Amino acid sequence: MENVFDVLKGRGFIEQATHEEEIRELLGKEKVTFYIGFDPTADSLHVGHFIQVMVMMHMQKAGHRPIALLGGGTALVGDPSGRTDLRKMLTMDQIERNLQAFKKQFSKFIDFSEGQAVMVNNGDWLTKLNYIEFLRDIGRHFSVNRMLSFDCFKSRMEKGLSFLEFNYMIMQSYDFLVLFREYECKLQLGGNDQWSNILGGVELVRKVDQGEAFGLTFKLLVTSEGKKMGKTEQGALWLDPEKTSPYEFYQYWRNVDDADVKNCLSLLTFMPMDEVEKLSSLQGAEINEAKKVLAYEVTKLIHNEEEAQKAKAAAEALFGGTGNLENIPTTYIEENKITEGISLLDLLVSVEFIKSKSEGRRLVEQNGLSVDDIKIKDHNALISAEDFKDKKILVKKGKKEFLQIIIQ
RNA sequence: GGAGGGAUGCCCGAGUUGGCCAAAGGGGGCGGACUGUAAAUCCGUUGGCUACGCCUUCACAGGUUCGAGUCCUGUUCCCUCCA
Repeated sequence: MENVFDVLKGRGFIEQATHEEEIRELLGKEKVTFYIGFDPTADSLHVGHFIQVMVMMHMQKAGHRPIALLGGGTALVGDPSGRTDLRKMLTMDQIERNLQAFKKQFSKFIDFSEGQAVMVNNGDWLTKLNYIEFLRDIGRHFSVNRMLSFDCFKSRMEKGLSFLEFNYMIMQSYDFLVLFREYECKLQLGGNDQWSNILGGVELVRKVDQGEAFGLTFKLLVTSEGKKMGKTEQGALWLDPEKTSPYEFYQYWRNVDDADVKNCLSLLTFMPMDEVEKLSSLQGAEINEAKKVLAYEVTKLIHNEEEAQKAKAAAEALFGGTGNLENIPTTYIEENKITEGISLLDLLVSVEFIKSKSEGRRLVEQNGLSVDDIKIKDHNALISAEDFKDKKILVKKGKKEFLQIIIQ
């Protein structure tokens, strides 16, 4: 069996390692317990987290034991890494709710049955710490001079960094020590923005317990231009279908840059690398085939086969002109709403297809709105029951956004 | 605690002799052209509405004024320096 380290490296996950050779060797010879931390700062995981989940899956497949560490404690403080401003403080309630949502989502991807994987919440130990004791036992191992030299704080030196956030790194480091002691966890993984935090933990375990601890970071999901990937106009690409529908999700990947196809295929699917190579080397319009595969596979992985199938069918119906229109984004309205006839823009605002009528007018002026493939020229256009053939209409905004409205 | 600086539209950032400011410029977003449901490029657009006019916006609350993002008072938050 191939060493997971090589698998991860081959797929382009790995960015930095504390001890590359030792880690590779370790992963090759024994069942290793490792952890990745996730702060519950939102009510769903997003694709950025999913990269880490992919790593956990690869690792678990290879026989290692993942610990999904939920940052119920660290979320109370807020990680300053890679941020230029203070995170807004979350309340205990929010964190608790988010925690539950995370738990549910993890269970879809990781097998948590006995011995296979563990899920813990660092709130369990962090919130019980005694300040003075903690400072004396743990704090003394950290050099402020050294901490200040870390990149993750650099961006904050101008804007200001509160002591609260400054402590984040120490807390995360302490997590590693706790897990090392409790679960013999030897390895911490994370996104590359976690490098300093991970390094802190590795060093702490080594100093305090003379333990063999290692750290490894992964590429963040960015476009070929270095922009953060998985961001839509509405915000992150969520794994929760209520927040990002499978169709939207599918479309996101269907539309990635040519240059990012390979990266996405290797990081977000389990497709064998030779196939990834083959698909992503397609040229010109051909590469659309690769994007279709990408979109389908990722959607299947995160949602399920049925949803992926539906999303694909919807996309084909809307863009290819064939296929059934059953699964495209749809809203239902009550018949009495339109029997009298209603302004089209009012209707679209009410179903939240457009944000305001001003936006609608602009759209009409710029030739960007159509109903059943007929461009709307007049922003005062009325619409009534007769326009709903078969009780439905298909509105299109711009080139890619569709909504089917059906009378109930 | 003392001294000073700041808070502007999604973000960054102009704007302080009060009217010409719904507020320059850039980024981002959106629409269009070109395409391959790509990228790059170009053009347009980017508070709301009962729309050649009206309403709500320049941290918050008051005030001066015919008129305030621009002046005054108080409040909150942030930054810098001193203690």
